[in-house]
Order: sequence, then structure tokens, then C-alpha cells
Amino acid sequence: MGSVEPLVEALDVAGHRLTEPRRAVAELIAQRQGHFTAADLVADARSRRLGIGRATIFRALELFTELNLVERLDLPSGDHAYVGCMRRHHHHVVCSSCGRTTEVEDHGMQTVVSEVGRQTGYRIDAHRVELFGICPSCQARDAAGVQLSA
Amino acid sequence: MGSVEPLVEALDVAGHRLTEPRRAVAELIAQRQGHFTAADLVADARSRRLGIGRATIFRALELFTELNLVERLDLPSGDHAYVGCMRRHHHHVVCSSCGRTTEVEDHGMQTVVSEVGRQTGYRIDAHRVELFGICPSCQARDAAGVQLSA
DNA sequence: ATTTTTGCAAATCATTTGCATATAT
DNA sequence: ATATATGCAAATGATTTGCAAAAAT
Repeated sequence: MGSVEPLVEALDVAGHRLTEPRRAVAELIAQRQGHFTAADLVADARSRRLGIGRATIFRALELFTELNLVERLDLPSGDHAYVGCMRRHHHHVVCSSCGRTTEVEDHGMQTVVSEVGRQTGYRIDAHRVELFGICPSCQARDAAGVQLSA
Repeated sequence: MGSVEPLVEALDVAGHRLTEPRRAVAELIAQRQGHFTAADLVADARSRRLGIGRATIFRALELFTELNLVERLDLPSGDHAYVGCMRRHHHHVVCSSCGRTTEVEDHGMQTVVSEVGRQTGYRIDAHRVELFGICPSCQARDAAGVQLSA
């Protein structure tokens, strides 16, 4: 989520209460790099001795997802992960090495989607695109590693 | 999977044994329309009194996925589902109403992917695209329903 | 013969739920 | 005040694992 302000407004607009636990979960998320699992947050909360229960974290994630403050990913491993995000429609590229995520615009996806719709006759109303690869800095690190080990 | 023959070869090529339980699971899959969950197959196996254990089904699904005889989907609901598929790279459109799936070619996705790669600097090596919508026959049924209820 | 697979039951893991209490409005 | 949200512990559900027996090579 980057920062916590959007949360305040989003909750308000949707008529949800701004509670201490929700703010705390939002802060944990804001401090995270890349994607994270519910279990990661549970561990964070425990290690920082915020007295936040497991259920509360799951409930907050569900709510945030609904409010589009967070997006749920399904990693190729099958794990469920989340990434913070604030904007409207977009997708993520996920680094398989460090877990970092980068947002990308809808680049041509719209076109692909409508093309598929026309071809199949489906009325397509949702799509999910997940791209996985190696981010620039991991590529650099890998290259350096090769040199060292050569 | 459509039919079971590809299984025989795929197992052989990869050096796995062609066992009765695996063949049975492949048959259950071939008889399925649209996507299905591991639990669906467990139920099928039980109701047909094939004496196949839960673990075996999970293990077969894992193996088949690895051999690309089956593809794992993550539905928006969060459920894990599978669809049979025999060909190389392709994607699925999933009907949110009846669960039917239709394969689609890579239509422009390659382009989108490389575009994203260029923009972000990621070396993209995998992508997953899932499209959800209403298939033609469900659209027709819905339209009929509207008329009836009007 | 030897190695892989199986079925079972138990273990594990993630996620959800019931409910009395605490908190935000 | 009152409706919503929380924490806990227990329940649920899905998937995995250990292991001795069975089947495939």
C-alpha cells in the first residue's frame, strides 16, 4: 500500500470503522517489500508484540482486498500471497527470486481480452494476469555471482 | 485430457510407471466437463467405488500437472481447480456460471509479455492468464430466463 | 529382485467461525 | 447507546506425510 492514508479514506467511503488493529495491519503491509502471505503478517504481528489475533489479520486482508487496497496473487507454487496496491486496474510482475513486485499498466491486455471474447463467444468480465520472472536487480546479482564463481 | 492415450506416453517418456490408479484418475478427468477440484475427483472415485485413496489422487494430479496433462487454475473464489489439456502453451477462459472452460491461443499475449518485460526490465519467464466470463450457452440460457421472468 | 506406488490413518497447514468482550461511531 | 470489530480457541477443510503392503519394471 505504500502508505496508510488511502486506508482511512477507503474505509470511510465504504462505511467501515477505522480501528487500531486495521491500522496496524495496514502498517505491517506498508512496511513489506514485495509479496507476502497472511502467515507473514501473523508472524510480523507476533514478533512486534502487537496483540493482534490471527483472525483479525485474515479479516483485514479480506476487507482490504475487497476495497482494492491489496491484491491477492496465486503464486505458481500454489501459495496465496498479497501485494499492496492503490490504483485501479493493473497487473503485477513478480520476481521469482526476491519476491519483489512491479505494477504494470494494462498494455494491450484489453485488446487480447476482447479478441478472445470475440473468438470464443464468451462475455468476458474478469481477467487475472500474473507474470513471473527475474527483476533487474536479481539479474545483476546473478550475473555478478556467475563472475565470482567462475 | 479428452482421452487417456497421451497419459501412457507422457508417463513413459518421463520414466514414471503406468499404474492402474493413475489410469483410473486419468479416466475420471477425461469424463469431466470444465474444471474440477481434487475433492471432485475424490468424490467421483468414491462413488464409483474404485478403491483409490485420497492421497493417490493428489499425487496423480501433482504428477499430471508436472507433465502438462492437466493445468492448475486458481479461481477467483480462491479454490484450486484443474482442467485437462493436452497441448503446449495456451490459456483458458472459464465460465463463471457453468464452469466450462475453453482453450484459447496465445493471441497477442506474447506481445504483451515482451512489452512488459521491456518496460520493467524483468526477464519474464512465466505467465499465467485466466479469463473469466459467461460462455455462449449460459448467455443464451440467461437471456431466455429473462424473457420467462419478464 | 528392486524400485516405485499405493492406501490408510495421522499429521500439518491455512483459513474460518462462534461467541463474549471491547471499541468506534 | 448501538452496531461493528476483536481475540481467543475450537472447528473446518484441504493437502501432505510416514509407512508397511502391493504392483510395476
